[in-house]
This record gives sequence, structure tokens and C-alpha cells, in this order.
Amino acid sequence: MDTATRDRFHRHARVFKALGHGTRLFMVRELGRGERCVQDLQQLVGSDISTISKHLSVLREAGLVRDDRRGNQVFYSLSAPCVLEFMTCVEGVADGGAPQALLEAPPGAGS
Amino acid sequence: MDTATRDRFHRHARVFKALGHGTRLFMVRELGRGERCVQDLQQLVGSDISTISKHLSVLREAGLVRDDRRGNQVFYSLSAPCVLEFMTCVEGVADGGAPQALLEAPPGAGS
DNA sequence: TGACTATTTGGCCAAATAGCCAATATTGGT
DNA sequence: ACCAATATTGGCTATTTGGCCAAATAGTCA
Repeated sequence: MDTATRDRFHRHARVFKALGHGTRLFMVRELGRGERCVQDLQQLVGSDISTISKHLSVLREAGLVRDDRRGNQVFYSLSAPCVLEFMTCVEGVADGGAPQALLEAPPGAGS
Repeated sequence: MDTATRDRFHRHARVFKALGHGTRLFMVRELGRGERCVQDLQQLVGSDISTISKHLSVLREAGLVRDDRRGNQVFYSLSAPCVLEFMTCVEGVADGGAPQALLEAPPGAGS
């Protein structure tokens, strides 16, 4: 694997890595319902607000969310709603066995 | 966030976490083209074969790949091809983060 | 059985991550 | 200017991760 390819995959992997934490995944889900400010998320999650802020910066640097300061609060929203679509797939994978529905079509089934 | 919810999100996050490494992402991509044995992947990636094996076990435990021993080699294949579908989305996020990137082909996004 | 190949596992260490508290912005109100 | 409210950053520690080497396991073939 050459350097350029490795860099490219590592760059793309950063997005998955950002989603690879329960709290961040929860926040992305929540942001999928609409924008939220930091303390909204803090109350929902329950961790220290600095922890929430750091998680949000991970998501922002991965390009998954955008921030918008209004007054003395910062509202976050999902910048790539497409991530919500594959949550379903991932939940199937995580909950075991379910992804069969997504495997190669069994004989006689449409694509 | 109650314990059950936290557990659920952390369980789902494990799948993303498994994809959150350049080498593993590369291997998933490669497995998307067909099954490969460990040494095939080792040659493609270039790391130590024990490192490859450990990456594969991460993917297997996440439910993303399955292994099939035939003779003295073990063939891995993608058990959830749906992950390939959102690679496009993620590449768009990583390469600019604009939602528009998902509607029109981003420049230089050859597969 | 033993030699050989393919893969996995354990040990070890460097680097990255997550979480909390404290300190520092940044904004709004008085 | 000062203070309160919101959010971010720095510092610190505990835990996890990634990679290599070496050792162990699984299977084939003679």
C-alpha cells in the first residue's frame, strides 16, 4: 500500500473513528432530530460539559457537524445527514445476525 | 442517558470503531471485491501478518466480516456489504464535509 | 510421526483516547 | 467596567490501541 493510498484511507477512517464512540454516536443521533446547543447535549448525556465539548470538536473536525454561535451559546447541527442512513445497517451488524438481509440476494430473490 | 441506552450506543459504536482505522478500512474495501485470505491482505497492506490478523479479528468481532477456514488458510469475506454503500458518503464528508458532495461526484473521487 | 505452511495469540512498549477538574475565552446584561 | 452564563482549552491520569517480535495453534503432506 503506497503512501498516498494509506493517507487517503486514514483520512476517511477518521470519520468512522469519530462515530466510534457511544456518546458521539448518541449525539449525532440527537443532532439528526435538529440542532442542539452544548448544554442541551450535556443534559442528555450527563457527562461533564468539557467532555461534551471535546466530543463535539472531534465530530466537527471529522466534518460531521457544524457549529453556529448565537449569543453566548453554540448550536451544533448535522452537516452530513447521510450518516443517519447507515445507522440502520450498522445497528443490524451490531445486533448480530440481522445483516443477512443485506447479503447477496438468495436464489430467486430480486436484487 | 440511562444505562441501557448507553450500552446500546456503545455496542453500535463498536462497528464504527472497527472501521475507524485506515488499514481496516482498506481491508474492508478489498474484501468488498471478493474474499481474501490473510496473506493476500498482508501482501496488499504490507504490515506484519500478526498485525493483519489482529485487525481482522477486530472486524470479525464487530460483525463486519466472517472467516472461513479452508485447508490451512482462512478466507475472510464481508458479512455486511451495506457498509460499502456509505463509504461514498463518508468519503464526501472527509473530502470536504459539504452535503453537496453527496449529490454530485467530488473531483478526483475515482474508486 | 515430523517438516512445512498459514494463522492466531501473548508480551511488550509507544502513542492515542476519554474523562474530570481548573483555567480561560466569549458573549450578554446591568 | 463588572458579573453571570456558555463554551473551549490545558493539565493530569487511567485506559485502550497499534505494531512488531516471538511463541503457540491448526492444518497438509510425506
